[in-house]
Amino acid sequence: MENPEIARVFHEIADLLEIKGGDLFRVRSYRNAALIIDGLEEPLRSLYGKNGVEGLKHIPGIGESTRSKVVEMLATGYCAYHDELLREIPAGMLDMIKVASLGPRKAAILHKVLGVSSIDGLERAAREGRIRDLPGFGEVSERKILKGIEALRLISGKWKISTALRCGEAFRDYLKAVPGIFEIVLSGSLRRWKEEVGDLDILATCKDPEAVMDRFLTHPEIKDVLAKGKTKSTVALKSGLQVDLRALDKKSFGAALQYFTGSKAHNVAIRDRAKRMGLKVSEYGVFNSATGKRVAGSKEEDVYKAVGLPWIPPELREMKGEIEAALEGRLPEPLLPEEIRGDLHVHTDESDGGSTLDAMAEAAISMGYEYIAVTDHSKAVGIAHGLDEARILAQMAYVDEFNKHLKKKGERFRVLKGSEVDIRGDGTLDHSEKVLGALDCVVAAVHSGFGMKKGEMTARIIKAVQTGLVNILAHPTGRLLGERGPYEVDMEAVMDEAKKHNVALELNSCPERLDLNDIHLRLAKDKGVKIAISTDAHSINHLQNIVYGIHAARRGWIEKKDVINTLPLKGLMRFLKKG
DNA sequence: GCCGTTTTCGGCCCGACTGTTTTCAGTCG
Repeated sequence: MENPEIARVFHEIADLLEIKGGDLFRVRSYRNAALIIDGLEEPLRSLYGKNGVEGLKHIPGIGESTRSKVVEMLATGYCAYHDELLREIPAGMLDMIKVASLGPRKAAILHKVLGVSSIDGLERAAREGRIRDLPGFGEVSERKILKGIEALRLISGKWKISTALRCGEAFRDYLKAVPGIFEIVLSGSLRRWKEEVGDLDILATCKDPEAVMDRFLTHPEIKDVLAKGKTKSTVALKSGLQVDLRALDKKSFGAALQYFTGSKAHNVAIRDRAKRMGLKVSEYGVFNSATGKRVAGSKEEDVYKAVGLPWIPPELREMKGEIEAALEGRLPEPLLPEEIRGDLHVHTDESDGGSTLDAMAEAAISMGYEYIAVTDHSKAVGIAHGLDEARILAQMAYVDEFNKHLKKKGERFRVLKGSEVDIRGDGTLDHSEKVLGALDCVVAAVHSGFGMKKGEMTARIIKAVQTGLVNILAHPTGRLLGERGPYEVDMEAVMDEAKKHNVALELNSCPERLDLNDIHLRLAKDKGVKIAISTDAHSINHLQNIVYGIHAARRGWIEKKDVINTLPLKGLMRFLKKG
């Protein structure tokens, strides 16, 4: 078992204990352990492999009991305690508590009194009107359960950040019309630039919060109003996306923004820390616990300052060591858009792009870039009209001409001759050594055989890296969010080899990919492997996707110095030099 | 179950909204 499965088992233990009605602090411990493990950079297996149990001892939130279960799962692939709980509580109840309005207590009552133990059973009971007479339930809760089941079946639960951002911006524009509006901010996981978000959190400050609420609730895309109050409402859109709006007074803006940005685990830690300092943090401000006097609240910076911390960038607020780093003054310097000097992975209409090379270059120039690498597909990717040797040689000649032309115009910008060369099934590259050697920037990537076994895939990629002909390994895990998981590969081994052969790993900025993810980025940084933040643009509009890459990089604690396309052309060319 | 610049025992973030209740428990973020 690996980190995600182990985390899932702890999550389920927490849910099962909660349904069973156990100590809620114990429940929280398991849930916390799951969150921590989910966000761990290094596989538990390798931590355990290197130092045995000792290697697991420094992990915060993992104590004696959970540690022994981790060891058990690594060794045997299962957890006896988890199994034991599943014998007491039907697995279907884990699904039942995912239904909105239904939590562990009510699910337990339904199970105990009606013997319901699955979503289907729950639906039948609700339709037959058997729920309304139960203690704590009524007709309304019965209807809500049916609605909740419907919603659960409808939505996938996760939205790409680009989709959520578009929707959020539309809501922001819509709410701007309210008179006396002060601020409208998209917060929650969107402000943390999480690759996928579960819902949309909007924070508004206004003279008259109720006026904001009124306008919000009449948005034409709303399908259901799930909750509505003076300061807080929740709606479900026709698209299935859920939107929360919180409207508050101006003086609470900073505290509310901090609170509403999350993550939950980060907030709990901040509040816990505040409590120990004799302070109370809520969305209304920071208060002295003894006197009730307000200490901070209008600015987010002041909230952090009040608890003895520097401001922490939203992308880092995932409870992955950011508070310790803040205390020790070693938070990463946030990467800035203007620090990106070029794009090292773009396509043209020679392969499967929609824009010409000239258009791509013009667009890059207008973005203030100093260079782009044109990296069309190689012939193995037939569906993308990949280039054979004759065509890439012709393109290279064209780029030379194009650059000459730019120089004549006094333009400092330069197009680099490149290729997104396919890594074939056997690990060989899809262009000749001669061609690859003559290119400025060789981007290598896997485009087929995603189902390969881990050992085979790792060997395949490492073989390509070892050729000495590759500069950048593109979309290193091959995932497509919501569509295709990452292929099996030993990323640590790939990184070690990349470091040895001066190969950078790509952070693909396409919102469907965002590959590498934050965990791998931190691992790469720790290993000293360089990162190329690229868009894989297939048309001029896609060049703007770099913004997703920049924020994803911040989530991975990546700084300017870790990124090769922050280098000026000269420095970049030195890095790209092969052999 | 975890954890310690009040503590190795006794705490554990904080508040809004809802439905079913006559004062609050459950759910949610």
